[in-house]
Amino acid sequence: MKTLTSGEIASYCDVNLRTVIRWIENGKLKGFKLPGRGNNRVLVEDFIEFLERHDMPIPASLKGDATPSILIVDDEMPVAKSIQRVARRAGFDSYIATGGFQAGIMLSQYEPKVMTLDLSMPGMDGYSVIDFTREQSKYKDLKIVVISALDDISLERALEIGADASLQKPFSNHDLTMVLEQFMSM
Amino acid sequence: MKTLTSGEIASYCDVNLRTVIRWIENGKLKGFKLPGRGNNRVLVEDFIEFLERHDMPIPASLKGDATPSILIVDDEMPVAKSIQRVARRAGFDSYIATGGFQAGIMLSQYEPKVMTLDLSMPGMDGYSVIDFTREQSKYKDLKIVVISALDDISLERALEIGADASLQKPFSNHDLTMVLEQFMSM
DNA sequence: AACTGAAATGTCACTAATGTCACATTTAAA
DNA sequence: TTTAAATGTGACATTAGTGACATTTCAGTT
Repeated sequence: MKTLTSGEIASYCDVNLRTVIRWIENGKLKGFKLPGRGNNRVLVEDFIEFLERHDMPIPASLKGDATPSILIVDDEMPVAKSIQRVARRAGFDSYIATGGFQAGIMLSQYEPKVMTLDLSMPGMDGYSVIDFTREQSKYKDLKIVVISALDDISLERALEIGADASLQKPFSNHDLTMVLEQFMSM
Repeated sequence: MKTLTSGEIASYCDVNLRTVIRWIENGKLKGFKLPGRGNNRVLVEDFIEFLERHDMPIPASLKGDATPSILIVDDEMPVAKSIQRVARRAGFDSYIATGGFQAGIMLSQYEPKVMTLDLSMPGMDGYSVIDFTREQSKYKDLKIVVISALDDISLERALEIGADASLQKPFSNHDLTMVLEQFMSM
């Protein structure tokens, strides 16, 4: 049950915060108040309904919640396709990136909920990818699933620096499904 | 999702506010109304499209940042810094990416006017980067400057698949300056 | 050149919506 | 816990929308 603050709505609508509060007060926008001093919260669905009712544009980042997506970063196409099949069954829209540059652009463009990452791609340091991603608050909610043929220690290190789950190659579809379904509901 | 008020558009177009409202009413300019009394808002992209459609001049302040930026993709920090110095003197804001993944994210995030690209970065295929970038209409205006120690034939191939300029390592600051100043004014 | 009429644009006054500012207080992050 | 960032509020300043009407623009005609 995702909610928005008055400030977030203000920036979505490119309008002053004061104005948003007035909309809520007038009943034009449905919302509720927190117990504290009455800070406002608006359900995403109410906000979208509000936008539609007034023919206002709906930010892409709000629409995206309908079907969460996953970015599969792997240079071996067969592996990527196999992950894609599992992801699709778990209910994700999926995208495949076979190189670091593509991965970066697609991550930024599609803002997926989950990213699977092959640690041992030629010429790409998976650790620095995790590092760099975790440094950016924009991706704080992104779930990173590390997939690699490397040993346990490497996988553990990945978890330490910010990955959310790890799978050792070859992985079973069942294990991957478990992980994805867990993230799907978060 | 930046928007403009009818008043802002009026002053951009040096036209009366009343006229802007009529444009929106007639459907000549796409816009939407705020819930209050129906104050008009126009998405910047719609406004630009409107200006282009009527061959009207586009204010520089709408085209993005006041100061254009450059993304420097190079794994050798000293080289990157050196490019950065030249770029700064040519009037660019600059960002450095030392890996493909970072480069992708930064390209998408900062939308620079120019990207310099080291063709021979370990484990990153510069050609596929150019290819992938050129496939996306979003980056049709991005200027790609290829920098490499490879031979002429490699540089020519880069130009063929979509790079806008090439420099052979070691390059002179003067040559780089020439290239950047040319792109600065485009 | 001058005339003409229709369409587009500008003007004005008035009202209502929206923005601004300073400050208290809460919320979230470190 | 400490600190920084958001939020709510009231009073007040700006800006936008509207209708009626004046003015300009512009192509076609004399």
